[in-house]
Amino acid sequence: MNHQAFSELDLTSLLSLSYSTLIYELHDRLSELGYGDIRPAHGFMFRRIIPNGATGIELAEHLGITKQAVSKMVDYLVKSGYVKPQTHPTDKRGKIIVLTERGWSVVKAKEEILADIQQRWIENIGAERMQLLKEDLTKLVYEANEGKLSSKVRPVW
Amino acid sequence: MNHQAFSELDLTSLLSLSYSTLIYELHDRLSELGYGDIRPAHGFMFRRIIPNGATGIELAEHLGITKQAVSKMVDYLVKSGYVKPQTHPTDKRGKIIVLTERGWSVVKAKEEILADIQQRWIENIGAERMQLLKEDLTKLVYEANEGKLSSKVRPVW
DNA sequence: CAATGTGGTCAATCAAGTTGACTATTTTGT
DNA sequence: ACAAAATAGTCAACTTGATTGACCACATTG
Repeated sequence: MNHQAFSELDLTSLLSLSYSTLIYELHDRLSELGYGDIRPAHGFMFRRIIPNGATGIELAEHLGITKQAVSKMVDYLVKSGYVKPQTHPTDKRGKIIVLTERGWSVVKAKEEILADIQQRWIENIGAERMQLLKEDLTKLVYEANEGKLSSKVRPVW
Repeated sequence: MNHQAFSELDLTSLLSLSYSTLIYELHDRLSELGYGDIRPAHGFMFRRIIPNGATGIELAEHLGITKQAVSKMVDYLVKSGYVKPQTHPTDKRGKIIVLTERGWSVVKAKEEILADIQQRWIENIGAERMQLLKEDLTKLVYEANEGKLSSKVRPVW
């Protein structure tokens, strides 16, 4: 696999590969730190639970998946010790999902690893180009999802 | 969902969202053209089958999945009329997967749609910035996968 | 030409999602 | 005030795209 081979990749492949490359290294390193039971799909759920917890419905909307799917994911994360349910203060039907101490520790580890990878990327392409890259991607995502983000556009770590 | 909300997204989220945004529009439009039975996972398989066909093992290596998974995908694509098996010229065990006419037509449709989306993106951020974006992503993907691309780094359309 | 390797299939399982039916509460309209 | 409708969540069965393990037929190699 040489550099030339990559030059032929179109934008879709580039986005896909850069994303999966990042995710793969992240989860590899999380595994080494003892967080092997966290999978990519769990990441954006954590982002919504921080900082004050969230209900199942809120998580479902945020992730663009059904509440049943959220329910299963939450079950798994409770069993693995990353989150715990709290009784809802005003609604007896509802429950609020919050991070446990282990949950917070994996979020912290994730942030450190991502900062590290991003630093390596900056050393590779330069800080200015990295800034441009982020700006452009932000613009593209924003324009493409004008007023209707969420459903089906399901980000993961 | 306002622009400010996106500004807080980290690189991982940006890559994930720009990718899924692209894929989602692509498959939406393929559906409208009558290719609703093609799913994102099939895309990179087509890229390897073009132009001269490929064996199951070659596809498995290219996609970084097992030969059993390839076998199932091929079954589905044969049933849907996008590819067909040809007998291997020298190895009686093997078979070569090639595109049918319908296979070629969906590949062509895919390319037109992607070109169209990319054109819109260029109008949005400018041709120079698009060039930089591609260069930088190419660089990042290349550096990160130095000599070990493929397994687990599984690109799709 | 026997032993080993390789291309492919079958079957069972898993992960992450879906739809549909249901219960228990809460909110709303008259 | 209270019946009707909406909402939060669960249970169960199914789907898609993957996995592992066992196996068969053919190819390659000492």
